Amino acid sequence: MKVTLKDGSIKEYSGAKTVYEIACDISEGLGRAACAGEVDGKVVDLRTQITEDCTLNILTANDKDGLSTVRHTASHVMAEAVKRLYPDAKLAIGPSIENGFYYDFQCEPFSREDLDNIEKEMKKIIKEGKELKRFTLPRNEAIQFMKDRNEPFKVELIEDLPEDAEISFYEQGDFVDLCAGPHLMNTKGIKAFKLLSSSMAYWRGDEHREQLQRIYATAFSKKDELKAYLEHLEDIKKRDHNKLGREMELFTTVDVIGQGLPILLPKGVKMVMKLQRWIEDLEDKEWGYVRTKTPFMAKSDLYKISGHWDHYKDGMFVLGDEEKDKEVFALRPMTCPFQYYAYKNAQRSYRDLPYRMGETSTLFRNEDSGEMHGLTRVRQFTISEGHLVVRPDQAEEELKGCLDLANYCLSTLGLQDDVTYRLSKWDPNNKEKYLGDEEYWESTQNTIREVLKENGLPFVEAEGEAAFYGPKIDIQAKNVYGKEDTMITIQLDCAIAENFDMYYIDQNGDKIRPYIIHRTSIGCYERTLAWLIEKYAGLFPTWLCPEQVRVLPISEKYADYAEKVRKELARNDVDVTVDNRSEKIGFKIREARLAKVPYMLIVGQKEEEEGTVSVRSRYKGDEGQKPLDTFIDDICKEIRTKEIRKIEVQE
RNA sequence: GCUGUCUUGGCGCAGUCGGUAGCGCGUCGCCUUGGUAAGGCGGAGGUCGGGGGUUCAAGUCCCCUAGGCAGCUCCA
Repeated sequence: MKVTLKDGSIKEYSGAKTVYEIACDISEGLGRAACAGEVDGKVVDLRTQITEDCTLNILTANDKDGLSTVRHTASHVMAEAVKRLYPDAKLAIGPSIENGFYYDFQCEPFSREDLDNIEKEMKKIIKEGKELKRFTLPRNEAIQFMKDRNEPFKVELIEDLPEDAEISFYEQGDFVDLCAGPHLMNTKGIKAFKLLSSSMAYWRGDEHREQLQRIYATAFSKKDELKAYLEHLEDIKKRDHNKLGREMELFTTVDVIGQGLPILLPKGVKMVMKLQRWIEDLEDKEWGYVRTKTPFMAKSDLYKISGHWDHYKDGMFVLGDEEKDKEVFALRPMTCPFQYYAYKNAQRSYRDLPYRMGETSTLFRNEDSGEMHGLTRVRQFTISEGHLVVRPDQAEEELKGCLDLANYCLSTLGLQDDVTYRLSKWDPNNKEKYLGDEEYWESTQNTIREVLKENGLPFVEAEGEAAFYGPKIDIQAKNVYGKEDTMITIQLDCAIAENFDMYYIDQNGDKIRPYIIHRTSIGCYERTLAWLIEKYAGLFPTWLCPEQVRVLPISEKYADYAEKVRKELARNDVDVTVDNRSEKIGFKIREARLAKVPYMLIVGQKEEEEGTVSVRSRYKGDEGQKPLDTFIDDICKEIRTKEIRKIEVQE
């Protein structure tokens, strides 16, 4: 038989060979490093016999599938260790995931101490060098096999497989697990692993089913890779906006105020103000928006018309009791219906459309208590909200305009490379959650799809992610831990205008229903701030910094000159402070650095006499003396152009 | 909402077998007026998230509650 290798070369063998044997034949080192094989595109065990012509790729831990083979085997070792220490624990599932693996057990919760013990037991198992072997059973026998071993979850899994299926198992000594594989040949192939945490998970992700204990862990092929990964975990913790944002005094939370209700502190407010002014001016002056200011609450009647009362009541803060009170109010969870009435204030002609309304809008959403997180999931937030009332023939172009605006905002903030685009569709198996019929959803989704295609950027399609009234373009970003959130959303709504009897008068004098585009340009400010904190690790572009310049007089003798410098800068709209404390210059520099201030201006005798400042930037370190005017020109330009300067010195 | 876990001066943390709290940073005062990442000395400040219980005695054990964190679920 002929085996075609990855590099195109061909090996010929007379009889059957295992993948492992072929790997060893190619090179001894490759044999040692091999984790699995890829035969005609399918990942298989190293023990798999090759009997026919095929293409073969030997996978090592440097390959994605090779590394997940290591991790998957490690998850079996972990399961065995748990069974040894806690024989009553029931096995659920244990896959490899993006950065490691986990296994779910039904048992008592694990403490950190338990995890350490399990780790020790795993080391023993690895040292024992157990062979992993695959075998199969017919479905009925497989069910009985797992019943005998008293593993109800495994029985359930097998019962869900087709009647005629051959069920695959892997055994390592006494430990046997239901598993499709592939696996390493021997537990010794696991060189570096670490149990990271434990948590609760539901069987099959269903909150009505059994509660399981999940252990998260990771494994790598080399110890230094594991070490690097653990260091990376530490490092991203430092960028975590929920930690860094508090350290930098951008926001805080207070127990008695409540969950999901952060206080933005002066520095955080400064940043949000800068973003907000920028966005409002941008929409107003360059993108043809008009601005509204609408109430924070309304009678329940409004939400009944909009459909929110039926579709979203649990998510709203309702003021008053429907049975007792004549009028029940609710804090607004969105701005839509308010802006609709701004549109309806006058009769609109087809010439008036598109009518683009923007509002810096504070919203209230009653999230479940466990959902809150830092600035990214809160109960009150402020969004760069907007609704475009458009003629049907304008929908596509206006959607495109919204997408362009969003992309412009993202690239200005340097975030354009960190997002993914998603076409959020309805769930046809859950029709009652949505307005409109199949035809409505097909056509609106097609419109959005066309816009995304024209945009030229890759996107994914996701069922069940639409708003109840229409499909969306969601611009997604991941936080430092890899968790994805929607940053920006642009939604097409051809249904709600009916409920509010919105119309425009066309050329023939007929009343026509417009389409509505719900959109945001930069998302909600709290979430965007969180994103910026994590993206820049607090070292924001200068224009966004709450403190852009700190003047550091060498001694108190130069306080007057420092004040003069401060005033000059402030007059030019630079956010500047003076550090007048009687500390040494080295100390002040250190503190300004830690405060992540982009520019320090050191002023002493020389500077005062010459009318200069000594610039120390976080970008280049000591930049030497400059005339004050020159520095002001430079920084004003940097701020005006929203430049993202590269940091060249080591932080 | 579910499960686990944590909650000690402004912040970050120590507090072993239960016996009435320590450290660093910060803060305040004094000395120092110093050129590019921490000058020196001294002082103030907490009753241990809140409530209840066990005990002669609780930060330390138990229960309830609020909040933080992780995961799950959810996210118009």
